[in-house]
Amino acid sequence: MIEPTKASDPKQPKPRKPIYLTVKEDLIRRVLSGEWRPGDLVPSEIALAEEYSVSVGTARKAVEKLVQDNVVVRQRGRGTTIATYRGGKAAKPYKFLNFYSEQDERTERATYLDFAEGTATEFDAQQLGIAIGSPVSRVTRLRSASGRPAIIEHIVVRGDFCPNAAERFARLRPSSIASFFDRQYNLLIVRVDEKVYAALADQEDREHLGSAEGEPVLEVIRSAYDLGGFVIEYRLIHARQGVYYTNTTR
Amino acid sequence: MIEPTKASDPKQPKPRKPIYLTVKEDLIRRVLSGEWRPGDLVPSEIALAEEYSVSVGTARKAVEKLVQDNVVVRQRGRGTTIATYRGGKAAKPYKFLNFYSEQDERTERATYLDFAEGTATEFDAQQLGIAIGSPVSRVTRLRSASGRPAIIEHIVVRGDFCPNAAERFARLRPSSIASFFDRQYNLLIVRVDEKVYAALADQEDREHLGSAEGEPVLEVIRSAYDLGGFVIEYRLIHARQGVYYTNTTR
DNA sequence: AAGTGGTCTAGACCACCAT
DNA sequence: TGGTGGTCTAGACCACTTA
Repeated sequence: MIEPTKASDPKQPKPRKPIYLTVKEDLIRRVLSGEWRPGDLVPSEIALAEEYSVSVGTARKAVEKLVQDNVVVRQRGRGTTIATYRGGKAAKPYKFLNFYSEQDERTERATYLDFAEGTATEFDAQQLGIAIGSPVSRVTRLRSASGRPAIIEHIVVRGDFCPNAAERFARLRPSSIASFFDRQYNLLIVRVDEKVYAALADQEDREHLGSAEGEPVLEVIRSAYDLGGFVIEYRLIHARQGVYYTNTTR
Repeated sequence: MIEPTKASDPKQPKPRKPIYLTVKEDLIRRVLSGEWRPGDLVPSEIALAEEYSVSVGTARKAVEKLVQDNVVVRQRGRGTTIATYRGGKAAKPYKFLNFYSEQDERTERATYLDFAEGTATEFDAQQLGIAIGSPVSRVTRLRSASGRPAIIEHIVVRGDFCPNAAERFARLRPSSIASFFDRQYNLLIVRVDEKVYAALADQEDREHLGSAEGEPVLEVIRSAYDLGGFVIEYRLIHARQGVYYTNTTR
């Protein structure tokens, strides 16, 4: 049943909240509570309508909003499932990969270079929204395109949400980070922010990307948010000259 | 009335097209035909439902799709209008600006540097999807952020769609390009593709952006599509070091 | 006061998927 | 074959804008 929105609450009249939004928020609450885990089948629209005492159309609209937010995936004939990046036949939401390309080629599987547990620097703390000195895991990896090194990623992961991430990264060497968080920690990445800067190749770029001294590179700071709005990991990425970042705005 | 989808067409059974999509496409056709121009009020949902002999809910869904595509803007109590970038109280769709910033400051009004009519080079032709030698207009402008030059744009416009664009640019010096195409040519920009590369500052960047020799810059190739799917203009943009490109993926 | 979009209801039929 | 989501209908009330 829907919470009656606190009849005692005085600030009600103006921004009357649609029922479908209330239902959507309760469904998110149930995902966050662990009642449903990634890959689980959500009750059908008819079942949800009965459970929340709303019409099917309203339950439907709530589910549509969840789809927009990358929380669930609908499949005709099968049902609605909590989004998951795990393999198998079903239920992958939007992909955040595919961001870098070169000569219109997608980047290939990553090679892992380094793993470390550590504590948050001031910059880490700022990016992750945690305190300086909090535990973090650090991972470095390299991705290629057309058989040539293309981008190098320094990934920093929140230690409180993802204990022993470096060790698990080292053991599993996942090709998809979103999949890794999904399987290992039941965390669902639903949003990614990126900022792209111009920079010059540093020592590491020269070593691993084959950049020359004085050559320009793309520097990307990328933050990944989970369903709860927390930054789970951020990455400092360098892409060698020739590799590009692409985006479409509608 | 809706065209009955060619009853004689044999390829019907599998991909049955939803009615609301057919309605949406016909509404787009009417916009492209000039029946409605940017800023015009579209018939109400009830009127559309009657006109197309569908239920209000179906007409509504068609209009919702048009909103998603940046073609129309809905305002409760007022009605639905064709999207427009013209000033006034109403009807602005998504903004494609806001792409560049610095120290979290938006870029300011543009300064125009150069205007020219010309013919398409091979690169122009490729970007605009026209023949080499076709007429194009070229405009160069500079945008600042925090009082300092930040990005320089070379804009190339299709001459067949936008005759005398350089001359009009010179006369009007519009702050918004989308607004310019809207007012001058009744063209509605609904989608923008961008590719971001790393490059080194060239002579022009040193002159106008204050870049030093060997300093990195962002190079962006940006194509603007109108409602009909044509590339109306593309830009070659350089942003000096420190200015960044930002994007959120949901 | 009239008309609009925003929300909601309570049904219905269909295409698709798993069993 | 039964259940699912995808589509569609024909109403209804409300909040908001405009005249």
